[in-house]
Amino acid sequence: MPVLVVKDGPGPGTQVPAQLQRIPIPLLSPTSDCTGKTVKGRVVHKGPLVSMGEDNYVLKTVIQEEDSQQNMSPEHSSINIILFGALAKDYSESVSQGDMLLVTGFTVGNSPTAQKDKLHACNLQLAGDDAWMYVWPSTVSPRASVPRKRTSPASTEVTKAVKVVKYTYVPLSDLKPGVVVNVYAVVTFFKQPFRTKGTDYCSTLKITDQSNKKVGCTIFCDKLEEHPKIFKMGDVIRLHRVKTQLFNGAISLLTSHGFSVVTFDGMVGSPVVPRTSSGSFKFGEEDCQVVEALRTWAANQSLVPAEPCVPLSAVQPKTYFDLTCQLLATAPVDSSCTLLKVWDGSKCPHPLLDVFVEPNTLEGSPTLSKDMANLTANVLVYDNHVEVARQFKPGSYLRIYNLHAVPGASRLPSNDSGQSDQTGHLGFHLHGGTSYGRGLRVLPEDSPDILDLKRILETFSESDINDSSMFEVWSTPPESFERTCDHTVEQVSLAEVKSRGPPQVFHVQAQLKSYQPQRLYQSLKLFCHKCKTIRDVPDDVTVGGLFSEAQKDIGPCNNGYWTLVLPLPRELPSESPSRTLTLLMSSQLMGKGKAKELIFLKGATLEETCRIASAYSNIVPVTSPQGTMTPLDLSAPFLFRGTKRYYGCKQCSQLKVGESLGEGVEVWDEKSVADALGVQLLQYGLLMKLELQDGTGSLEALLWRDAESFFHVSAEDAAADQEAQDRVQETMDRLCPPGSSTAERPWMDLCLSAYTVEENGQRRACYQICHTDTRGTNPHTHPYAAPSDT
DNA sequence: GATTAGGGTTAG
Repeated sequence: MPVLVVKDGPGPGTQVPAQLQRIPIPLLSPTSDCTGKTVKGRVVHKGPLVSMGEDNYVLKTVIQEEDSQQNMSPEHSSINIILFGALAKDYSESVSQGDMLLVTGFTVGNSPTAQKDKLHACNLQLAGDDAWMYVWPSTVSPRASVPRKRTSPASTEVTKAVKVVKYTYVPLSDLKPGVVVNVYAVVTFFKQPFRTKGTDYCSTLKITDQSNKKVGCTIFCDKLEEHPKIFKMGDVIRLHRVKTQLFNGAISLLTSHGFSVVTFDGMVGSPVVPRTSSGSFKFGEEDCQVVEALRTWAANQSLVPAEPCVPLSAVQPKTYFDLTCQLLATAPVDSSCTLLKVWDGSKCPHPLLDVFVEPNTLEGSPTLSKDMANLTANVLVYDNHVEVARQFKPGSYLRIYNLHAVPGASRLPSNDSGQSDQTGHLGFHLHGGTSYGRGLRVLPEDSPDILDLKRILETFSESDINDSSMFEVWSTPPESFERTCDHTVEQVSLAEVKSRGPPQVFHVQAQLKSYQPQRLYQSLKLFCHKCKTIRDVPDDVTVGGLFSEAQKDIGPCNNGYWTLVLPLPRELPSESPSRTLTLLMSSQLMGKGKAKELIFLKGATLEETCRIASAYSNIVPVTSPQGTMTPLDLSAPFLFRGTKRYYGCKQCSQLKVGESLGEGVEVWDEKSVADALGVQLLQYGLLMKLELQDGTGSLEALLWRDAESFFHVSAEDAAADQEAQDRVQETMDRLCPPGSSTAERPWMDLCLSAYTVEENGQRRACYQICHTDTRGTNPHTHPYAAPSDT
């Protein structure tokens, strides 16, 4: 008998073993050693006895320490106690609110309700033969205890008016065929609702409970919102009015008349929030206890197989996994396929397949920037899942179940001509069917997993630097910058650099403390040598829009060029009827047999332009607003060469496309094409701000003019090629490993050019890293001692 | 008012 009622005596002493040592409640923590310890307090709340099957009970109670010496607020001296098994039943029968209680043989856990009830962050759990409790009955009529539900109206009315429907829940092991029951269980397998051949949607589940019996469950319901909202294995489910049935020799559960369902997150400690669409379901304190008991039980059962949820950064090719992500954009592909562009804020180590779609068929805005950072996953959703996926709105949060990571599948069904080579790039397929729970659903924004995801995604907008202001502040350094340092200059500390001031070139040894932008694709810039302005590389949506705009010009083009007009077959019924694609070639080049070296293209989409550019050396997209051929708005690339795109300066270009083209040009490359068209070519560059440190201080330095040699990457390659971008990332990861401490970062030999910038009449010193090669970063100990980590 | 499905990879 684990509950000992101490009939007389004012406090513990005679019957409580003397060797037991009491712990004040405020001092309890999950790491407390509870062996031989006791906790004492007055019962301020006693919950109902909840039956979980034969001899299986749970009861929650709260005790408050009255003589707490810790002088703490009352919430820290009140603690939840969860009683299990026979102890719960004994307690229910022999203890009342107001009694004094002393417990021993407990374990301390985190209280899942601490947020809600504002009580102690821990709870005490009592179960099994080791748990004992001593009770001193209250002298002030404890049996006429305070009504449990404080919000109840006058008690006489309650007993008359309210028919309390008491639900009893049957353990799964006790199910008999042919009856209607209520059950509480943990979900071990589930399929999102799918259309049946009949009139309903069907959810297929497998559930289990403390009886360890696994039971299949089939839910038919014509309304999707009335299906169980199950997000992951381990979720807790409450089913009311389900029918038992014998199928293949085993009991299974089936919806019956008046069926209802509520689900809960299965994680121990997460808030017990019922997920339901029903406005009138019953849910009380007892349900909380049952949910918490199931969670605690399931946590020790390894019911859920290896974590199926995998971030993009951990995806292995050829595997199936569940993805939790945000939807960026959708695009219908054909009647049995829809494209979802998604991200989860993590970078996939494998190059991701880029699926090109017409910007005008795309809903939402995937930026090329994100694609460039290898953050955007393209998910092709097939067959039965299309109906669900087409209702998703960009911005919503999704979980995609049993997604297939497929390397090298680089073509859309309708897209059979040569795209840029993406062999080995990872594409994601949600195949048709529902095997292995294949499917997808929107997750509510307040679910725990989505809150985590949001925190990750938010870091992507927080620290975006304003590039133009950064560059204006730093400006282009004056001639002092041209002085070189071959590391023969005397090495100085950062403090000395600051005190000596510009103009000067310094040789320093330093570590990287931080850098901006964190998203390296944002460091990619376009620079005009003539007007010295710098601009961002536009994303595909912007560029695609300019192409769509130019397509509206369907007028003729009379300029003496050799012209080939190709009518395009209609791929979609909605497409405007007579779209044509016009190839124009210089008659002059024709005469020299070099016509194919420079092709002007009118009426093409961005995607078509890219495809054609992969087959011809120089493609110039054009339009002819007044019948005269001219390049597109210079926000768009004026030239496509293979996978590379070249831009012109809007300010400094003076466009000319005459009949005589490129007199004397031998080789057509971006420079000669720009010259021939009167375009002032923009140069790709990498712009970053590095915060350096040594033992003497820290200093911000710009990396711009010599960024390419710093990274051993051409910015132009980085704009077109994921591998080149990866090399930049690898360098930064080497200099500043994610999560690393100062001591772990290598020392760099750097040259700093110090110069003066005037800003609002104020002169200030600025620094730029020059002539520095990061391949030889120096791991040795530095003469200026280890800098502090602050 | 009965029926649907009854877990166990597409093959794009």
